Amino acid sequence: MVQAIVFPQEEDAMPRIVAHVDMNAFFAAIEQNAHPEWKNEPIVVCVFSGRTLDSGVVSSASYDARKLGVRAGMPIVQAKQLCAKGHFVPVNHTLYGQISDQIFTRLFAYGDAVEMASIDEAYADLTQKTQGDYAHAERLMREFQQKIQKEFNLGCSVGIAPNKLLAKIASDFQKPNGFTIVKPESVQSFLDPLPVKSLLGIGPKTEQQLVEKNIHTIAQLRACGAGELVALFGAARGQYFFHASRGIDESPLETNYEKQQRSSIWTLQRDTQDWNELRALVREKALELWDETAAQGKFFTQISVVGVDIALKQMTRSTTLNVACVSSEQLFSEVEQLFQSLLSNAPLPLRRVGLRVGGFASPPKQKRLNEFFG
DNA sequence: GACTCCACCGC
DNA sequence: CCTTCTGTGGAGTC
Repeated sequence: MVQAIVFPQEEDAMPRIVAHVDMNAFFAAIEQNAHPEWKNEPIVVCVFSGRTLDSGVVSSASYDARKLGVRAGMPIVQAKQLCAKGHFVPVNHTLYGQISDQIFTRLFAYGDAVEMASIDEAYADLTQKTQGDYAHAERLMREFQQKIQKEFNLGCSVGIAPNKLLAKIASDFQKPNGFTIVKPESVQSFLDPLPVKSLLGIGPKTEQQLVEKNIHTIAQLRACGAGELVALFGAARGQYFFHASRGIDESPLETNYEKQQRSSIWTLQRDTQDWNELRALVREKALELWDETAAQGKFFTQISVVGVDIALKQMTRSTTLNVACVSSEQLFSEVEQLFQSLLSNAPLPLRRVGLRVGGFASPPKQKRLNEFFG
C-alpha cells in the first residue's frame, strides 16, 4: 500500500479513534494501597454525614466488599450488615484528586488531546497519533494501562472506539482491568444487545419510561422513530437517543473545561425550620464559598440556596445580580433573604441545606485581580 | 431571561 | 432499611 500524504482536508476526514479510561473502584483501591495490611479484605469508603455514628452512604467499595453485596450509594448501616469485618474509612477527596491528576497527566503522552471527565475517568483522542490505526491505538492504551498498574498499583478499564459515547460504553463492558475495542464496522452489533441503561443519560427514571414502552435493549430503542422519541422525551433528549442508539456521537473532547458553578450542601445535626438555628452555620459556609471562589479569581452573579426537608423533598430559591457579588457580606445577605423566603414556604422541617453560586462573570468594578489579594 | 424542579453522572 | 455530596443540562412556567 502506498503511504498517503496527509493534506489538511484529509486530516479532518480521518475517522476518529477515542479511548476512555475508567479507574476500577478508584477510591477503595487508593485506600487499599494506603493500608497494605488490608490486602484481600473488604474496604468501604464512606461519606459520614455526622448526624449519628453510622449515618451516611457508601462512596466506593472494593471488589472484596462488592462480592458481599456492598454498593456505592448504599447506607453505611446496611453495608455494615453485609460486611461486618470490612474496613470502613472516610472519603479523602484531596488525596484522590492528587492521584487522579498524576494518573491522567501521564495520559497526555498517549493522545492528541485529553479530557479529564471526572475524578476517575478520562478520554484521550488518538486519531492523529495513530493515523486511524486501531492496532496502534491498542498498543498505546495497553501500555498506558500497564504503566498505571505498575506505577500506582491501580487498575483501570479501557475502551477504544470511534467516539466518546462508544468509548465510554466499551470501557464499562469488562471490569475490572477490562480492555474493549469497538471498531466502526462492529458498532451496531456491539450496541444492539445492550440494555438501554448502558447509554449515558439513561438513568432509572428514563429506563422505567422505556420499559413501559417495552423497550429494553438498544436495538429496540433504535427501532423507534425520531418523532416518537422527541414526543416522549423532548427535542434535545429525543434526538440524542435517536443518534446514540446508532452509535452516532460527534461531540469533541472538552479540553479546557471550566466549572460553571460551585456548591456545597450539608446534613444538619438537627432538623429545623428556624432561620436562627441555621444562621451561624450558613454564614460560615457562605464565607467559605466566597473565599474559595475569590481565591480562583471567580466572581459570580447567581446565588441559590437549597433545602431538603425530612421527606427528602428539595426546594430551591435563587437570584441573579446585575453586577458580580462584591463581598462575602453581600453574599451572606443575599443568602439570608433567599433562605427566609424558602423557610417561610417550607411545609416540613429541613434535614439538609446548601448554597450554590454560579454565573461567573468579570470582577466587579473592573478591578485588577491582584488588587483583591495581598 | 429568570426561576424552579427534575433527572442524571460520578464515587 | 436508610438515603452524601457535587455538578450539568433540560423542561415548564411566567
